[in-house]
Amino acid sequence: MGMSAIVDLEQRKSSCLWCGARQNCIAASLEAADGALLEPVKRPSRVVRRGQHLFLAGDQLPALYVIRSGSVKTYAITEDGEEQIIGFHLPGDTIGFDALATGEARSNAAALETSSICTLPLEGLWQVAERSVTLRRELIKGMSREVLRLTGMLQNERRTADQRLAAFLLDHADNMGRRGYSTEVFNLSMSRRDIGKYLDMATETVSRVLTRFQGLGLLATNRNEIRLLDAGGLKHLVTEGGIADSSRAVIHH
Amino acid sequence: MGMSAIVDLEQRKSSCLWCGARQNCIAASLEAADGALLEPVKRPSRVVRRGQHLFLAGDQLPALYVIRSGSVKTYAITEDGEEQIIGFHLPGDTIGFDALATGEARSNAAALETSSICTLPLEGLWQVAERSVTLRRELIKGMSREVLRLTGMLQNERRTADQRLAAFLLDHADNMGRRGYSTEVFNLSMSRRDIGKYLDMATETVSRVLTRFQGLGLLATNRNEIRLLDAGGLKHLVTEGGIADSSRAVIHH
DNA sequence: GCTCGAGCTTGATATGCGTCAATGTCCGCC
DNA sequence: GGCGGACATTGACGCATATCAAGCTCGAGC
Repeated sequence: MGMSAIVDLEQRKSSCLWCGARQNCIAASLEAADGALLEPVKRPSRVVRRGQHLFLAGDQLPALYVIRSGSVKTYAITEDGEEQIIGFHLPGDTIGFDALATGEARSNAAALETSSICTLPLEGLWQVAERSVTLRRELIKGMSREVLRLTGMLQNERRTADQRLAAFLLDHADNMGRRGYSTEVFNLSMSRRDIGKYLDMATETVSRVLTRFQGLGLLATNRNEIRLLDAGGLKHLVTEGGIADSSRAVIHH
Repeated sequence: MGMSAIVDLEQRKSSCLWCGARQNCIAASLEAADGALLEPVKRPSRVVRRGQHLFLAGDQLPALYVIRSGSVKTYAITEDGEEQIIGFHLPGDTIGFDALATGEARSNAAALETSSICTLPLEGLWQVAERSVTLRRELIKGMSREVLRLTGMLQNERRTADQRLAAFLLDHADNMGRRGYSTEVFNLSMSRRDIGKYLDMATETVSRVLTRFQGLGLLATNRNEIRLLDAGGLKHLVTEGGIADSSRAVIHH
């Protein structure tokens, strides 16, 4: 009994069946379809701590990576040495797609908090893809989703700082919701600086906008904890470009 | 003889072998590998005129599309009704990747000039992908390249208007060069307004920056014709963020 | 050849947000 | 428990670029 309990624990660590992120994971789909196919793909997950890198731009990437728990940022360094955050990734997300064309990563990936990361070796992946329609579809879908995500990010360009931050918070809430967490109260694992580098605004602006949102009763902050008080108001701000504030209903003569 | 000449012409219209864009095209790779595999994918190309649409956001896309000649813009309409141009596409480019995840297009595609467009029906594509490693690789590569392209576009966010426009022109020159055209003199098939919607700046700013570049001797414009006079200067401007202008070499006391 | 309109250029003004600077707050470490 | 350093907030100011407004250019069509 004691032995088998230990084995169970070890299995849980590497088994997709027990993974909290399984419903979003590319590889987990294989376990349902044909467990044997998963073998060449599966590896024990590894743990990375806040600030540690999964890979750097220029690395030959031997694998795709799936977040099992925690969160990760991917970013590029622009010609002038600035950090440009490309995405924040949550459990179930796959990263490394940009390396598939050339084999070389063009972005960096760093953990935002202690995180557990699964490795999908490309060699095994191609092997299994030969035989599994399911995996081929999942790969294509994963990349297509990434294209959609990036396309969505481009739309931020036309927005004001208020709209960007509101959209970011709503998007994050939505992501939390789809993973079974509260959409109203959540912790941001990234710093104000990171949010700025992601939304292309100065850290100070992130701070000021959050303060303004608080004053308007749209949300409450406590360090990294965010409590959305008026998601409708935030949504209105994103689409209409202004605050749905009665104080603005002043009649001008 | 007369007959065979006509047949040749017809064949050229649909044959990938005679296509000017073949070296970049996803499907053309199949002709070299195994011509028979190409059959379920190949369709006669169709012609669209300036302003006509290939597809609209919301359409169920039954295919991927490859530009055979001409040029196409893809764009989204933001919540506030603004046009956001996602990409300008030249011969050999594939569009429609964003629809693979859900089957539904999220973007619109319109011809910038009279263009010839090839259709790759998804049904045939999946069929052939079952058997052809080459096609599978080309699909993955095509999508990975699209991810890279979009990631690159995100970097524009951190740049000034001057830098964006300079980078855009250099990128366009590069694209022309890789297709065998001059990298120094070329025609822009898109309007100033389109350039603005792509680079996220007002039409007026596009115009002003072009004028300034001309004054600095970096380029010459004539309607839609652009002549790059100092590509090095433009490059320097993108990376260093300023003009490599001797008049700035003034010593300040 | 003339007219009309779309697209382009140029100028004047307004403003959102970056930058610089100072202060505040919390957490880890000795 | 108190110190130090990273991160966050708040304020003052300037600049890049949007916006509004006017004139210009060129090609299509009669």
